[in-house]
Amino acid sequence: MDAHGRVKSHGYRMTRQRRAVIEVFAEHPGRPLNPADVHLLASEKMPDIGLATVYRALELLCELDVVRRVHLHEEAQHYELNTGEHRHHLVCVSCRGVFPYRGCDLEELEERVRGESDFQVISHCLSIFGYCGECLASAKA
Amino acid sequence: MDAHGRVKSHGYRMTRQRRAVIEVFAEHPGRPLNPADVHLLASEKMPDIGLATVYRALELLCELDVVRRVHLHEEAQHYELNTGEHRHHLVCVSCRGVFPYRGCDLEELEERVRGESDFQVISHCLSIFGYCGECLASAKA
DNA sequence: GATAATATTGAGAATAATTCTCATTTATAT
DNA sequence: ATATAAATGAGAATTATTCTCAATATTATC
Repeated sequence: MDAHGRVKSHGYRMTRQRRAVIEVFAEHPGRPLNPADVHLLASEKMPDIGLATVYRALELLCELDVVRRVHLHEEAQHYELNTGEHRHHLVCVSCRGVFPYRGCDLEELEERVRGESDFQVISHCLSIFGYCGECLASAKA
Repeated sequence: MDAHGRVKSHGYRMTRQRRAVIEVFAEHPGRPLNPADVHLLASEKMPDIGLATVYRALELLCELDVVRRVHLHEEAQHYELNTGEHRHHLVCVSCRGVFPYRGCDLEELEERVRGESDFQVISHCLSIFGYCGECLASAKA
């Protein structure tokens, strides 16, 4: 189901503000956005949208799994559209760029956890820090 | 080198406050501590230790790799002694307990990253959320 | 052990992200 | 079109963390 459907089917209203926030994500793939980014971009569509509303929309959209929280270890939280694919992020410590990492095997992780402890996995978070290709290249030059 | 040596060898002073913070970690293995926890526990040894000092000590000890930051996705950061072993954490969403996870193969991760993108890994952070054995057992009962 | 130089500290102010409050507005079922 | 309840905007409140700066304590040197 799409974002609109997910909001409505859970009994929430599809407000102009929520639509604007969803659109902002759709129109800005690439680096995950923080609440201030989303607020700024959404303001172009809805000049009066409040920051608190953006926070509330992000919380709701996370709950509905329309967007996902991304942990970049910066001051603010970041968010990106949930593409459905299982993925994590490569974060360049030089240019702060964020790139997808698809090499995490969920079943393998769950099996390893089971193998060493009595723990039932619900979710996990992996962030990988280092240098991206572009920064590596410019360092060599 | 031990904590004391690492502080001194980098030209920092071994103050009573820093010693107290280090001792607190040594005396409280188990759940990682947040700055407020450390401040409270250190206050038992040094009643006048300030919270800002605890923050500064934690920052320094992280830099020296005496302690490591642990990302539990709670409001505050958490810290634990660096045992030297490569490990991550299993976080119980029910009792908030934190348990070590040693199943992460660093070389394998680096190889997988290299396999799918031009990125040089420096560090990574993995947190696994779910139900611990004790909470699973009490849920069944 | 005393002294001087300077790193460190304590206290509280400052900052910044996030959440809360509440009167007003708006989406939607009817 | 209307009623109802959900959602919003604005700013206050909260909370973790950092900063400032005068006072203090560590340590190298004598």
